[in-house]
Amino acid sequence: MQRVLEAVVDPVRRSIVTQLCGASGDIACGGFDLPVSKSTATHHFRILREAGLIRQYYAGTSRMNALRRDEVDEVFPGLLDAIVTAERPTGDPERATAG
Amino acid sequence: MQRVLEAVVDPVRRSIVTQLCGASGDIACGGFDLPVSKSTATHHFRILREAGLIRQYYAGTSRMNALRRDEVDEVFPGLLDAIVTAERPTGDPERATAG
DNA sequence: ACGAAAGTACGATGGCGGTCAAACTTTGAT
DNA sequence: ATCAAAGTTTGACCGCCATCGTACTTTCGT
Repeated sequence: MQRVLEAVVDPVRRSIVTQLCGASGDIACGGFDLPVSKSTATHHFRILREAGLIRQYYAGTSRMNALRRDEVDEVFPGLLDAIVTAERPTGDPERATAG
Repeated sequence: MQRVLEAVVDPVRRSIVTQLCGASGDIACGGFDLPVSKSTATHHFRILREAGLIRQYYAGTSRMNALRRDEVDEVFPGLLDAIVTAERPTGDPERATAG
């Protein structure tokens, strides 16, 4: 729980989660659009993995990242959905309820 | 969004939210069981208030705290519920879905 | 008016986490 | 074998946040 919240509180890591949600499949570490260096990205992937939010596996020289959506939804229903919704670059979250 | 996550990532603040959820009504600042000093508690109440998680109002010399449950649920459905469930001191969160 | 109780404001401090660069490992292609 | 690409590891650094104590304000009771 504490781990999960500490994971998603960082904007870079939330961006990773959001990009995984919006993609059709898994994404390699280098396939993300992140404003940090490679070593910092590695750090973030580690945090996400240890928090149980993503799963990682090798595909040649690339390390693929898969969102563990179903498992997270089971423990924290609504959390991922709320994050992804609020992170949408285009759209007005404040007007979402006002229509 | 960022504010809300930064608010609930702190264990002391999550404890405040949990105690508010478990109580029948509002609670004064001094009515909480917190492992920090009075000034630190004030700091936490401020963070929670600015994040929109609680509402504060005066009652004599006491400042009452009210959880804005409905409003938070509307923007982040499932978030408060997931937090309170996972924070229960007695009980097995992992068995919550299987039990 | 006086004192006590409840919070707040402020300044200082310590530790943790995000960040980077450089060196290293592993895999794949020529 | 050799080189390139993709990540990892390590060490160092810096800023921010939680924390505290003290002083202050406000409200209530006598």
